Amino acid sequence: MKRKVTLKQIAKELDVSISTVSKSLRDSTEISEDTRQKVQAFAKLYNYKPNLIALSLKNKKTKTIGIIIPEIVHHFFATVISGIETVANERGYNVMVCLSNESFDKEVINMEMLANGSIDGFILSLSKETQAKKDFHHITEVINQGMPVVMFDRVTNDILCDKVIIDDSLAAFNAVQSLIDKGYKKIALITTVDYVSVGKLRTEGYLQALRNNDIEIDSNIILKIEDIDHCSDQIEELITKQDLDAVFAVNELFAVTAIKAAKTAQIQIPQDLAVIGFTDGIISKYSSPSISTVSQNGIKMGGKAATMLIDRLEANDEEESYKTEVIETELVSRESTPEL
Amino acid sequence: MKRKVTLKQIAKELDVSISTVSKSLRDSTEISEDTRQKVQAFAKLYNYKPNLIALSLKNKKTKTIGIIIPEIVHHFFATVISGIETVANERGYNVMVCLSNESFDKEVINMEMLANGSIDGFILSLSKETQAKKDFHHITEVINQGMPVVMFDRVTNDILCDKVIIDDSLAAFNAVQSLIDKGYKKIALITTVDYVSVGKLRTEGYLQALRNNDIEIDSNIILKIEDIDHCSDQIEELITKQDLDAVFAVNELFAVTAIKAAKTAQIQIPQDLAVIGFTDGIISKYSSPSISTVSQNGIKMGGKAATMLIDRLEANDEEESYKTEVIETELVSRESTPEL
DNA sequence: TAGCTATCCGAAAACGTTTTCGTGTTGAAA
DNA sequence: TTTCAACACGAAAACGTTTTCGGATAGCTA
Repeated sequence: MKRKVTLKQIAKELDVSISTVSKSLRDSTEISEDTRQKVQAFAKLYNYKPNLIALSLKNKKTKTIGIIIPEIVHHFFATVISGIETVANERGYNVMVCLSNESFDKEVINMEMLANGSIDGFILSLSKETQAKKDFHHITEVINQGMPVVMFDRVTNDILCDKVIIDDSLAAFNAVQSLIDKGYKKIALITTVDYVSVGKLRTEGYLQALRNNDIEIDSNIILKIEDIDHCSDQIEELITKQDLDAVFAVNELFAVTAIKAAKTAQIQIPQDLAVIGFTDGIISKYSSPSISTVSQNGIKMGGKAATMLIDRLEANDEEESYKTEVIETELVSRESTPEL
Repeated sequence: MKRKVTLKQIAKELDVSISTVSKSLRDSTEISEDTRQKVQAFAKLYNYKPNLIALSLKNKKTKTIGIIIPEIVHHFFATVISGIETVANERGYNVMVCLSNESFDKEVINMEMLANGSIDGFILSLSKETQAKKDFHHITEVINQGMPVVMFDRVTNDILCDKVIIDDSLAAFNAVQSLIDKGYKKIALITTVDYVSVGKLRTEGYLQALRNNDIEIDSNIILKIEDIDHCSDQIEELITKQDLDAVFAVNELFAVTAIKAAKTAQIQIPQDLAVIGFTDGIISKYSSPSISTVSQNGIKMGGKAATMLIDRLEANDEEESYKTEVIETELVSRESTPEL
């Protein structure tokens, strides 16, 4: 078991100073051709690689990005990480991932942990609890310390920083409008409670689409779900008790749950009831029937967030103004929403 | 913008030495009650937190675990990360995640990057390319440097280290046996090419189950798939051209693709054809009909891997022998495999 | 021969910690 | 008054780098 070799050991072995070794390896002209080759050969032989921790301490740069997301067992967030990781790697950065599990406390703890030197900047999406509490002191704190932050998807106006979002409201509007265009009139909404920012925005898009088409808004067919793990009963009640044409669900899970409930209730999808969802994950793609959705490209979002963060980290002029990038969404039409 | 405060700054401000500040904050008895309180109050006021990079350098411990997996947009791997992260956090560790994207080169690069001081140990699952090449020098190298490695799921016998696996062969055997017990006789297999270790093992379990029940092995109904992204045609051909009772698929995607193909070909699931898969992800759960599977608990695997790694990191006696932990699998019976 | 310039290298500081050891002061015991 | 222990604190080393600056030697010119 040979431990990793250091400059000091090489220096001792070759009977030169540490400085000489360091300079030789960095091809400094201060060093004679002779010693340079000798040192480089020795270093190669012993597979010398500089210790990144020591470099981090010296340079005050870790070349590491901290990611904080609500959960990772979630197709969208996984794609975002993938997008971040790809860009980060291209530009020589690593990523540290922390999960808040939708908990405010864990989000705070993780941020404080990473903020103490481990990373150069954050990419994060707010936990539900944080959004409900509207307490963002942990984020403003790291920003005040001069650490760049990029927020994505679940963002807040209360924080000034770079952001990457989709136009949730517009995307929802388009989704509902597409249903209306296809002839659907009685369109239910399955959404989240209002404090989830994206849920609220998508709800607004739904309402706007109805209004624009002079369709009466019926609160009986708007279902706001608190607990995603126990929503099937409520959804089943909605689609059986009410006479519906179509359902717009603000996420994949609500959409597929609606389809399952329909099947149980002998309601045929899409003949009796059309369904359109949000977030183009594997469920929508592989469900039978496959589900039409608003596709939000997580890879692109993550990549954009990473680019923005690294650009800022490597920018020379400190004070560039914050930007909010809007990633294009796309309507993916599948079996669950045929023309009427 | 107030940057993070250091011991040196506190020392200067209070006109004491750095040592005194450090000792005060660590409640050393060497320091008088008086100065201790003064320092602690000041530190609290300025929200002092020790710089983790400096600590890492000093202690030669980063309290960080490196994870290298083939991909993250994959339910099973996401659950494993989740399991690792939970345990790691409980024990005061962070995680760095790198993706090999099934590429040997990226796996090597990532390992070398992390091995240079950034982490204390690895948890990894081999990329397909690495498994095909059977080149594990990058792994033996870090092990030789004294860095603990825990492999999970996609492992190899060529490396001596701690491992966490499921009994793929037995689990597959049980899955096929359950089909046989329910009365199915003509059971097809949809599997991967042999160099993917888990695919091979699951294939063996399938074969063994048939043999144990004196069912003839028919190579015409064994489909080995190379490219998971373009498998639907092959699968469709299998289930239409052959007269089958049931299909055993070695992963979720093959299973659900079979179901889709069946639907296209007007084959009723499960009436005309039963389907059982492997890996209990969201697809199986939310598919219609829902798919019976072998559930491999990723959370548990990840948690176990993290526990093994951290235990080894914190063990005093260097030479404990390597262990291979086998995580229990479970047969989850759903709509796709009724009794005949 | 005196002085100057290249050339080559080493000492030391810096990043932020922790910890060992040494030292000065105080008070009490002899 | 002397001696010694207890107490309170600081200096310095160490972790592994990079970089600035200064110094030594050699060769050359005047």
